[in-house]
Amino acid sequence: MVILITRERMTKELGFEEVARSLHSNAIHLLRRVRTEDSAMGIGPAQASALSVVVFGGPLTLNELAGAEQVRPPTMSRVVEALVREGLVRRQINNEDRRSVKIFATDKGAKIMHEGRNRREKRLIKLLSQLGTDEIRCLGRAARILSRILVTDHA
Amino acid sequence: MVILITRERMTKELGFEEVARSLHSNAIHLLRRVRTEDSAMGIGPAQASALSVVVFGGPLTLNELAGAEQVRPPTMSRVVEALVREGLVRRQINNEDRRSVKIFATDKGAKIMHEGRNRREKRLIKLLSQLGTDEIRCLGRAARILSRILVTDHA
DNA sequence: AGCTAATCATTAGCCATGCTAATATATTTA
DNA sequence: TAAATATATTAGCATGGCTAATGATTAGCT
Repeated sequence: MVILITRERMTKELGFEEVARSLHSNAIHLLRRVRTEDSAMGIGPAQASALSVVVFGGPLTLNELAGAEQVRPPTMSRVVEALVREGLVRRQINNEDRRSVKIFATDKGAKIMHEGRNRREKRLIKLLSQLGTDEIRCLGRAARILSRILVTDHA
Repeated sequence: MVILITRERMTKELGFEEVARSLHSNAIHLLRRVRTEDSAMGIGPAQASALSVVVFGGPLTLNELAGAEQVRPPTMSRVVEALVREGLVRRQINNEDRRSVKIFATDKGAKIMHEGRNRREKRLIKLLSQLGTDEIRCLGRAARILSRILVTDHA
């Protein structure tokens, strides 16, 4: 087969395409799996994701939060509005720059996020528990590699 | 630190959590990256994803398509409606069961989907091209492992 | 100092996409 | 044949993306 004959020479070029396609597909399916657990928190996905950043990433301004979630400020403003209404975060004017607001998680917000994260992770952990130590190590390394290039490049 | 002291003994348990968390985060960020290319097709993400299934997965009924995309039939009905309006798919009554409709990709739909997939993959490939052969191999193996455990749809 | 420009957040209003409930039509089953 | 079931659509609601415009504050320039 062509693939076998040329694999060595083309590992880089062809491997990229195949890996890219596969990663994309895997990302879609993985998120579908955990989405169920998000909705069990009683809030939408955008709220869940933003709350996660606030809870685990400390207080930050609206612009920073929008940047972290890769959405525009007006979008995040509305998401935060909903979270405030539900008592999961609170806004506080930033006294170092009174144009901006710092967003803090409330105890309630932190609580449901930790529970949600646990449920989500349990779901994934159950999936991963089919694997051997060696395979887990491989996934762990892959995850670190992905983190590195996904965090850096912001094209 | 506790982690260092117990790492060896707890590789399996702790590794799972860490890997699960990291994979989840990576999946989110990876999809955000490629979403840009979807919108370059001039259609939304749900339309892009549905069109992809129709183009690469042959003609299928609305219910089948909704199932493949994990959304409810009314949601998919509206997505298809939009795709029809834009001339990317066509509906045709299924003569073997006249309650149902088969959805076919048009030439235009197939064309923009192939182009879109190329753009999407180029985006990922560009990201991956920062990596060494060894790292690509690792991601490739990880992708295969994930595919294996994600395909079996045990909700 | 004071005026202008830039920045941060919000509001308003658009569109896409998720859902459930209700409906029309066709098929299956009792 | 009549009733039940299945397929798709329509209607209506909520969430979450965007741009444009506004208000408030800060930074910068002369």
